[in-house]
Amino acid sequence: MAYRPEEIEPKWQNYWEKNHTFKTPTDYTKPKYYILDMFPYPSGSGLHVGHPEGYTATDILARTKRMQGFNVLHPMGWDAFGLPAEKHALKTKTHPEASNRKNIDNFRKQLKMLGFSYDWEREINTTDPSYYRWTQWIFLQLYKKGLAYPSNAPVNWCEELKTVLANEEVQEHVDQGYTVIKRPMRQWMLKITAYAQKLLDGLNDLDWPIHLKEMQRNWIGRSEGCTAWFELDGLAEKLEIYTTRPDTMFGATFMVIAPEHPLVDKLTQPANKAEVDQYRYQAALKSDLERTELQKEKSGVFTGGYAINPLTGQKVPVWISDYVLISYGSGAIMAVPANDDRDFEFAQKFGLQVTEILDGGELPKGAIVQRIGGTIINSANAELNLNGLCVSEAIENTIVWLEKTGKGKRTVQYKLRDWLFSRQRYWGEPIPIFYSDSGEEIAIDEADLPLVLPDVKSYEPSGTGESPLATIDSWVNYTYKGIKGRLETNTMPQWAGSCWYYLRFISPDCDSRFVDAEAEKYWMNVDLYLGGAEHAVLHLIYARFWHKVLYDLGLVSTSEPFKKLFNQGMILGEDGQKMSKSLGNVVNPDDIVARFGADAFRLYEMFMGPLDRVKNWNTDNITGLSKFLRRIYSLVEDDHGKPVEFCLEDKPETLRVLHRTIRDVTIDIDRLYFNTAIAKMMECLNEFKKHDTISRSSVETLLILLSGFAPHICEELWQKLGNQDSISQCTWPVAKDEYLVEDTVLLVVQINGKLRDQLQIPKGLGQEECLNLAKASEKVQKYLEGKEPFKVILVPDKLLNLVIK
RNA sequence: GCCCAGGUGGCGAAAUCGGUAGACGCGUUGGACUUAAAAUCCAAUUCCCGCAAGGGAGUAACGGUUCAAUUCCGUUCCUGGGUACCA
Repeated sequence: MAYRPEEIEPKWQNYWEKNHTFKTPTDYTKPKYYILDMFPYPSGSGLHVGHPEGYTATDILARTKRMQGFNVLHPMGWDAFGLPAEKHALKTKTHPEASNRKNIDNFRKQLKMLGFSYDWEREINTTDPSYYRWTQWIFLQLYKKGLAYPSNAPVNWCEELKTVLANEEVQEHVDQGYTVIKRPMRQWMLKITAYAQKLLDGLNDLDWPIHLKEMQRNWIGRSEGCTAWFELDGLAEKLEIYTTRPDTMFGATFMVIAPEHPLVDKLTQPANKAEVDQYRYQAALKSDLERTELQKEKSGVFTGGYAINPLTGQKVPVWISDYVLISYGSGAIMAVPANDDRDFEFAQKFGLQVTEILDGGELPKGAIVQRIGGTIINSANAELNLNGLCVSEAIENTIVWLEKTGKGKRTVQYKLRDWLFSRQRYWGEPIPIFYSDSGEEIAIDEADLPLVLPDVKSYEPSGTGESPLATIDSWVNYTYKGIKGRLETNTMPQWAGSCWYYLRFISPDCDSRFVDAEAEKYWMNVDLYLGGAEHAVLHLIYARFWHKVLYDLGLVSTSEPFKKLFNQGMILGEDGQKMSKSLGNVVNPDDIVARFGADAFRLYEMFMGPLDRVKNWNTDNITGLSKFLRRIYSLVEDDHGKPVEFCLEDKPETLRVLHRTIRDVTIDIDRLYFNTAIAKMMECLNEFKKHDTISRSSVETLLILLSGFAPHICEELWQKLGNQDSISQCTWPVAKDEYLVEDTVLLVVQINGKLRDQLQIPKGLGQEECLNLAKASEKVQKYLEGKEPFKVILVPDKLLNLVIK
């Protein structure tokens, strides 16, 4: 019988399921290896070929690590709350849970079809009340620690979706064509800013791609500088500003505050009121996008008010402009037009004073908007003289003076903002908060969780900016512990469930705690976390935040959740474009598996190129991997189904190749270089095929190496060879040194760096001997032209370079 | 703009403590098997000159260091990703 993937693949998938082959044993004596895929959102369109790329990589590693004696945790689950299911529910009037179940069944079926060795008994679903009970529980821990709080600050409101969005989500939605505006609403916030420094510091010890750490650092955006308080002409209040460049304060010739700044009304003089109001009104209408990206020209109006520059004593005008953001620092700046590009533009446009304070500094360009280098000029008063100092000295002296005089203090700022944690949606975890009729905010007791999401007739947003839950009187109007009141109608964002799912996998059935403490100590942290780079600043920073809170509460044993992180590169369509329905270039794994089998599909995805690189799909290239598998099959059984005869002993060269393959494949799998691992197994097979017969043990060894990549065919052949147990129970082979050492080596002979001859020579020869052998070569003689080399370079056992004039 | 990653045959790619560039695979060409096709097997396949032996060029471009550069340094160009008034 020829190789028939369509028969053997379902056969072995059933075998693994029936025998619980990949159930994770509860054995805390073995070394552990926790290998995690980013769990998917089960969309209606099912898997595309990008999903299995990462899943295949982790599966190879999981299967290999098991054979190497590790206790492997390799689970899968569903991040199933979220907008698409709700939108679908709106359109079809079906409960999101129903479409969800259907999608999950489809995903699970597809994943099983690909033969992944997940421990399916640990499958979790974030929408399951027994799961989100603990999501709510963790929320309450944050709440009790003061890390979850309601706020009325302006939020990002998406009109089409009728919900608010986190800062981190805005760009993505704007890119998709949604309109996002600022609107004040009562919202739940999580105080991630309290963890800004810890999140920044924690990055140092993580084995993550550098660019990804860099993205998180930029997102957190730490800057060092100082806060200063400017007195206001005729007002008791002071204007607080933040600057990283106090050295330039002598050049602060005007102030700019955000249109939303609380002091605008007090500063505005009657004569300026109309203009200010008009400007503020227009600024409120602008989306964030319009206020930032579309800025070509500065805009602003004068309030009529003045501040006093603490260093010069000068009265400087206070303007409002939307280039100053209310959400960063104190929403107010001192403008130093001589040093700051943005301030300079503003001063030019409105004819404001510019005082030079920096001599010889580099002019601002591009993203660098401020001048650096040079020495300070025109900056002295009776108490402080910065003239002649360099920037860093002047910064230091100014801060010291500000602190001494009580006019300012050293400050660290972060770009990171608190996390907007509520959504006006139905399909999310209810926030477990109750409001009594007397206006008291009461957290639901932990013992009363989960606060279950009710069934609802309509999934339409309420229209009042509240979630559909607000329309269900029987649910909202609630009596809790004898107190009448209302439940919170907002739900959590989709990110909530994925903030801690890696912990739930450790003990998915534990109902006394979110994770079993002993098991957590054993399994954490995640040894390898693999997924797409699109989660660099959202999921990965949220999850780290929750984990650090849990750690500080003594609830988990590690300060970081994911020790090593790896991003697989995207798989593009055959046309080099991102796969999308509209482009018609989507490749469906079901079709590929039907044509070539899951093993060939898995091999192809790994053979395409390095795991982290962006790659183009090319269906034609799969034939090479199909052929490889057929050749592997023919090591055990010929085309007519006749068992192959084995020899007792292999040729020495065959054994050398085999053991080199064992060594290299082991290293490559560990480095996640799956493409070269496959190439080396192909070379090994090519060597086997040179001979009429090969030994059974060599074939078995190659099958074990391959079994992580192409598990079905390897199981089948393993069985055909008469083995009883699953090949996954085997012990990983070890390369024997005796087959790795060579007694002769190929010496490359170069003349003036050009390859002229290659000599097979005994290993370990010195320069003298090599030179004599080289000189004996006709080819070398021809190029030496009788000359004596004036320089000889020998790389032992490798290369000899003769330099002649 | 800025930051990060990358640029190697017709194609996917391999080789980077500097040491034979193109492993492995696809495709193509020729051959074997076959009534024929598929499948399979064998051989060739970076480009240029040459019947061949052989020679020359070649890792985005230019320059530098070195006995030797895909690898190190500098400048430029291109592609992908991130980011964008954060004071």
